[in-house]
Amino acid sequence: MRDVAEAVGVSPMTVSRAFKDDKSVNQETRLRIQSEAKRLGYVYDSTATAFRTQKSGFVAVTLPSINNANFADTYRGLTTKMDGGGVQLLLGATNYRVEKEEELVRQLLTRNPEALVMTGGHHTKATRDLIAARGLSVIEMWDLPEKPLGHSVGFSNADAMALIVEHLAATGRTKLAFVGASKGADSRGAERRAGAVAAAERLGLPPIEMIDAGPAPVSMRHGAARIEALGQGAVAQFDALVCVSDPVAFGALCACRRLGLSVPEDIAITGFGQFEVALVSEPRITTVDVGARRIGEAVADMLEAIFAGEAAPARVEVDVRLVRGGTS
Amino acid sequence: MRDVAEAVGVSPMTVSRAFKDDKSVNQETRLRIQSEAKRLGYVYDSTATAFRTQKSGFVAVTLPSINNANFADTYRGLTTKMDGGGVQLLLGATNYRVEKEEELVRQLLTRNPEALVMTGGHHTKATRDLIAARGLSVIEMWDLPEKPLGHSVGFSNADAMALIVEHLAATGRTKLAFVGASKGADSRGAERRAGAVAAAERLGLPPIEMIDAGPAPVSMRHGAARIEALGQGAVAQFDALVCVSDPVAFGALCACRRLGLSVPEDIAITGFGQFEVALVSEPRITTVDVGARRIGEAVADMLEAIFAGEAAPARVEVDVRLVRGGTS
DNA sequence: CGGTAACATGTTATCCGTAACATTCAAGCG
DNA sequence: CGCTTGAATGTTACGGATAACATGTTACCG
Repeated sequence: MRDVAEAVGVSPMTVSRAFKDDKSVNQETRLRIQSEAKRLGYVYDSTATAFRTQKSGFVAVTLPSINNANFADTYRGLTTKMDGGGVQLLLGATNYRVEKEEELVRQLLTRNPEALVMTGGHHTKATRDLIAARGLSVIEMWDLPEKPLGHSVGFSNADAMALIVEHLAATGRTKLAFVGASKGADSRGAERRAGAVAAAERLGLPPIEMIDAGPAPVSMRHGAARIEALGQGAVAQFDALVCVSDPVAFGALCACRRLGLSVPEDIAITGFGQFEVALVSEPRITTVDVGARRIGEAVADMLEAIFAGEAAPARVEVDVRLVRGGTS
Repeated sequence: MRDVAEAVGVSPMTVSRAFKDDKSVNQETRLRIQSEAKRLGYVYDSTATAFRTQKSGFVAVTLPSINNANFADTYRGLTTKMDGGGVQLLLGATNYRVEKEEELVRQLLTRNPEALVMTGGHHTKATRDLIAARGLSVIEMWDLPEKPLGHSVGFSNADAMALIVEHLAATGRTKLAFVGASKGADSRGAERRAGAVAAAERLGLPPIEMIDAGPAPVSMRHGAARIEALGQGAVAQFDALVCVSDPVAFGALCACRRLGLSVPEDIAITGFGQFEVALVSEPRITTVDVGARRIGEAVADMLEAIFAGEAAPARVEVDVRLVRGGTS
């Protein structure tokens, strides 16, 4: 910047102003500065600005995984809406583990983010302390935690899963099995399971059987492998497989087909999250649309309000709805 | 840091040393500093370090999209291998557009990344100039560009697609159609198309018909919608649908099923990239495994070598192999 | 006991923009 | 003509960590 200033014959301060929307710079001077900067190959240094102004221009985001189309959609909703806002997202994946989340948050905080967006409401105590020690805006998404750290944008995973169980009960299914990850790992998955169990009890259905598809994250192949391994006899005991997500449901659907079971005649299958595969597969998979992308957009709106100093709602509940496919 | 130093009764320099692996700090002093830092809630400021040392600790990465399981796998390979290496990834999505890539690179460069990883070998002139002006390490991946900017890790999309066409020809298919994005948008898709066309010509097959599934990125729903819209009569003219990716192939497979066409009896379908859906669907989809995750890992290895000051290979070609499924 | 190496710690200057305040100059006005 | 006003630009002093160098202290040697 000093070089540019000397080349143009002004002070560095004027160059600095010329690169911002400061109106007090003479139009002609600004143009001269810009052309000279280009000629010299000068690139503005955000690091120095971040340092001097103590504003990093970063928003830190943690996701359980980016290999999950739902979270990827949320991320896309976020980036698309925030594009041009002058902030950059700093992304990290927790691999569904709160300890990894803690490490990640610790690392992200060293970059002085202006806000922190996290997926879910379960964190280690150290994570909570770290965040509380800074007076930093926090948004938790994909869940509506009982004790939110700040703002939250999401829905009740338990209630959303109840929609599925109600639908199955209404269509005459009684012998339900839940296909999901091993206990403990994925908190949203655990809430869905709990929601299914509670709904079954409320509706007077027999207790839901649990089919453990392995540690989180569970995806297509885990669902398929687990169902195929069970075999036709074991699977045919049930008249509905309630899956923790659409990919698992798709795996289960393909496995049932291999086992010679007809869907939905012999057994119903349901998913969760309205992934693309649920919309395209033949038959389409009954699922719950949770608006993954809309969550990201709502978070972006909230961030915008926060940065503008406006009052942002503490809690935004996004709509979820049952989407009936051909598998139930 | 000053506060911590005062609380412990040492100089800031000693505190600084205590947080690094500098061995010259007394063990007891270090422990006192660490406990005091924890008590005061002190968080190390990477921004200041980045500023002072002129090393940001960032590696910038551009991907066409993170809503693509292949690129997400590459990203995961990268993060997993680089975990603990003290560098953070700064991610940006180009939405398959070189202009967006240019804007993104411009933005990323202001953060002073220590290396830049880009997907593909097509860039605007301005992008190339920007990068050349800095003496920054660049890795292009997923392609092996003719004129690489620096290092590259990838494979020939054209040659990989030729494997598919050779396989189809060997199994007696002659009337091929290519299902992919509109011309121009996705350069890797375009190379695959060109590779298919060239292979067909070389093998003496009739020219490949083009089925345009819309602008990039094309995914399951676009493949399905396009094939269904064509109708049974039009699709049945072909005896193989060569799809630009597995998701498109899966969409086409489901559409064919809805149109009453048997796969692979009436028509073969092939994908590209070995996405999870290809491994799980029933039947499994014939595809090419390009080792998306291994690409990420290879890039991570290369970065490690570069940062260690070792000689890194200019070009790494990853193996690709045909994976035959039940759709051909 | 003087000398020196090894260790532990302190001092100083600096990385590059920018907030806050100061200055210059011309125009406009009574 | 003296005064005010506004536009355009300049000056100064940081922000937090650290490289390079300086200093102090202990341990051990012949």
